[in-house]
Amino acid sequence: MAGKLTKLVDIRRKELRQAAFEVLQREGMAGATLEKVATHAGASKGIVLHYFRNKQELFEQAMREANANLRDAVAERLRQAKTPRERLAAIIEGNFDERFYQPSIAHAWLSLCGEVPREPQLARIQAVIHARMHSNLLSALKPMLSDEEARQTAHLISALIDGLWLRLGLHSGGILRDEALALMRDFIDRRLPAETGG
Amino acid sequence: MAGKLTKLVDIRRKELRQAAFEVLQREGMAGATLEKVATHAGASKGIVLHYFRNKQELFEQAMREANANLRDAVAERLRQAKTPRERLAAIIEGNFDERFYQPSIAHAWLSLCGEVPREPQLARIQAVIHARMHSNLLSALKPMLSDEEARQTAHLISALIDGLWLRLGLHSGGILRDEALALMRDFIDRRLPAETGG
DNA sequence: TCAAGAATTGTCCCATTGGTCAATTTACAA
DNA sequence: TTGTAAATTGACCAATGGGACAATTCTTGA
Repeated sequence: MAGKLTKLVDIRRKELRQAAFEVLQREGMAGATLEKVATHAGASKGIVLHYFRNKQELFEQAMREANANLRDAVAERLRQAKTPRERLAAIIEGNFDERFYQPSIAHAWLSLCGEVPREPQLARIQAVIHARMHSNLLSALKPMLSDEEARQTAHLISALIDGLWLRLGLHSGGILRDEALALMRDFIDRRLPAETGG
Repeated sequence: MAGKLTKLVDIRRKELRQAAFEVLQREGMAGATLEKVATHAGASKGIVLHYFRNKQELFEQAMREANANLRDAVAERLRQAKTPRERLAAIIEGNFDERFYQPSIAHAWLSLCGEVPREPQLARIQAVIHARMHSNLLSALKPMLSDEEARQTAHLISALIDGLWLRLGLHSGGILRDEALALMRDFIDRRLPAETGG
């Protein structure tokens, strides 16, 4: 860490975002009251509204943070990837990182998604997430496929990832990480040109 | 129609399920109050609780009905399908039936999904939906692929369908029917053995 | 040591909502 | 026509939750 110590404001905000997201996992958006978030964070309700303008803003930021985790999981792997194929694998494996690809997190994510149509802020975040995913995929696929094929494949992959996350949230005890990854690899292997030995 | 006229109870119940689902499209689960449902159906709140034990039961049945529509859309097409390939097309096209594959319906569906982790009744309905989908897909794929390949392909297809529906709900102005179907066809063509001319 | 600002708490208020119930209206069979 | 059961309404209740705010405690720099 270079420079200043972390300001208390930032600490509290982070704690509360985290608490909000964890309550969301258990209770869903409707059940995630400010009171519960405060209690879960070990504080009083007043504190929550001291650090966040209102409930909306709190959960908006909780969503931002949760997404940032996934984004970093991808970025981390992407940094070590050399070939397009490796970049593709990085994107996919990042999206199924074992730290995050878990039912409870999928529950929270699902609750957030349910609000997207009526909360422009959440919609914007979603749009950013999808745009980044698409752009990442395209940059990995372009060297391997024609433009049109790359575009289609990118759409298929991201829909597939979303679909598998959705099922993780819905069908408790359904498809878990290993099987999801196996499905993704299976899909990709059939879509990419044969690998040239090295 | 053979036999009795439709009982008033059944008419009202249907009207209210329908109204509930339509309010759900606009307002989401939290915003879909009994009052709004009643008003939308042109009745008073009391009526709703006269025909349904409580809010839970109302929306549970609304979900059942909405799903039945999609199920019928598939069944209808399935009835006219002769070959396995046609059966597969029937399943897919049914799931993107233009009457139902629409953003507002996807919104409602998404709201319901957000509640699934905390409402066993909804979870059961989801489980049935998925089971039927999987079974339909398997019966179409088994004649064309090995058991293991059929299983994987079925999982991929259903995840893909879910993912595309999810995006329809989230990303307003995103992938619409035609493109979704094109993606699905593209996916399938690459996975099935070449079609024997006829 | 002390003043000033930040952090934190607990209380209060108002709107909303699911659900109950008695009263009223409507439909229908005898 | 009339009496009974069903349909429908509207008033009411208790609980809840988001948010405002004044009061209190804690930090910190001079």
